Amino acid sequence: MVYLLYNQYNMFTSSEENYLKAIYHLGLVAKKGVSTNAIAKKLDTKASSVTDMVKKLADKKVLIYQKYQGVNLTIEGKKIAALIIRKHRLWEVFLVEKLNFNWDEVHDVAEQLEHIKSPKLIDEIDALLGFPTVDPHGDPIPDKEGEITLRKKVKLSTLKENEETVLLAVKDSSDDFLRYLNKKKIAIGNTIKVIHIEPFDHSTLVQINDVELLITNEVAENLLVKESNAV
Amino acid sequence: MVYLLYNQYNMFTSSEENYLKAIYHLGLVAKKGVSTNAIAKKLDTKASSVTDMVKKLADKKVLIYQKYQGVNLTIEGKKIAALIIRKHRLWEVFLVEKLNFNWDEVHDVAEQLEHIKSPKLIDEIDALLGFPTVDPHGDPIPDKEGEITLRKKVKLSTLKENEETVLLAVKDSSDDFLRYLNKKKIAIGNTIKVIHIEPFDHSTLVQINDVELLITNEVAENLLVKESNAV
DNA sequence: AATAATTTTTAGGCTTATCTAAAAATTATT
DNA sequence: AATAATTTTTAGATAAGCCTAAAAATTATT
Repeated sequence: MVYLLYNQYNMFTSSEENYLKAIYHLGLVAKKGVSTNAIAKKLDTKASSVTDMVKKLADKKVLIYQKYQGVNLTIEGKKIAALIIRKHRLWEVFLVEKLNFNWDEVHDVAEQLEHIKSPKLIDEIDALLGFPTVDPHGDPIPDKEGEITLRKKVKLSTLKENEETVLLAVKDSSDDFLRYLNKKKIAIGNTIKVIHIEPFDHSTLVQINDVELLITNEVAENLLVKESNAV
Repeated sequence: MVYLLYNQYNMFTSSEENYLKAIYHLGLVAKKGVSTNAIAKKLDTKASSVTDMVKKLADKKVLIYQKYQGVNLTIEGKKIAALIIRKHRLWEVFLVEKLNFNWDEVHDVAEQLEHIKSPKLIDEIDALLGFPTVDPHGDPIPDKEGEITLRKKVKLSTLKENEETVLLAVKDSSDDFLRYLNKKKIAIGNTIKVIHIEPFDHSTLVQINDVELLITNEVAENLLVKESNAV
């Protein structure tokens, strides 16, 4: 394969890429355009800075911007954002699988690595890892065209007693939560069976990796699992 | 091991790091201070830009600058530069050994990766590679303290007939030369025996990997090998 | 619907890293 | 040693990405 030519997606600065990524994430849950303030909050910057950048990105045809109406990524913009997320998530898998990082340590480094420009590099990392489809948090990895295959996920708290499932992802990715999961040896892909749900506080006794464990409802709310699998 | 604290070496921009690296390389062969023009040429920038940056780096105590007298790195500056070079060379080994890059493809990517800030990342890459001491071009990899162990190297052209040696490094790292070596299947670590030297043009018949090969004197001038090993 | 609160934009500045053009210092040449 | 050539520095500009403060537009509340 030949990688001599830089493609059209290589002409964005790290800052521009961070905006695209933020807008992409916000756009997934927004009903209308993504607001200036929402972007500012996500990127920990000022609304006025966002307005500036958003105008620049509109000039580059990666998003549609109308004063006071928020922004929407174009098809092009969505693809570029998805490919940055692809790189981020592949690097996360690499750090955990090959370099002994814990999944609560990967984010800051992946945040830097995602901006490295080299199609061959990320393709080879992908191959080295065996073409993974989810990152260490269970989030899907977009393919080379930027397409994401979504798996139906439900909160563990929606399951009933005796149902068995597989942990697909976590809702909350805070360091505190990830460290809790580490300590309890809970990882993506683990089989989870609901043994008993306490009606009073909805605390739940589960079996994970053949070990029984009592988790609070708050934890059960943040574990995303494969849709029911009654036994 | 704990990596929570950022150390004193994390406070340089990519641009500053590039200057330090360039000055370090130029300083190895300079008798006096490294000149503004030499730095400008190496970094493909203007002398006036160099003056600006050099003042800033002097303020940060990583080099000594006196108007019109060129610059010299401080102990501190040398260490920082060596650690950037360490990262660059470890990434090069990684790209070649783990990601199927050819040694003429690694430079641009390593140039980006060397600026990633994460002590754990580079330590783990180092371990994954088995703590290599030389990069794919045979250049030594500084240790974690920035110390370089130099091996005595001589040009292949200085050997006499029947002498046997090992290829340690290449003098010229141009794409053309590296591709020539690739094509001829010549790599760092290969055993080389001088079979015959033609007195007229100093072209040399050598045996590399049990294959006889005729190389020009220009090639022999650019292959750096272990000091004589008469047979 | 008018006013208040909030959001967003504009206007003007700042910093980093670059540039050009001109001035100053050093080095080379006659 | 004086002059010419080269190198280096200074002065002033520019672009990217950010900021504050004030103005304008939108949204919420009475």
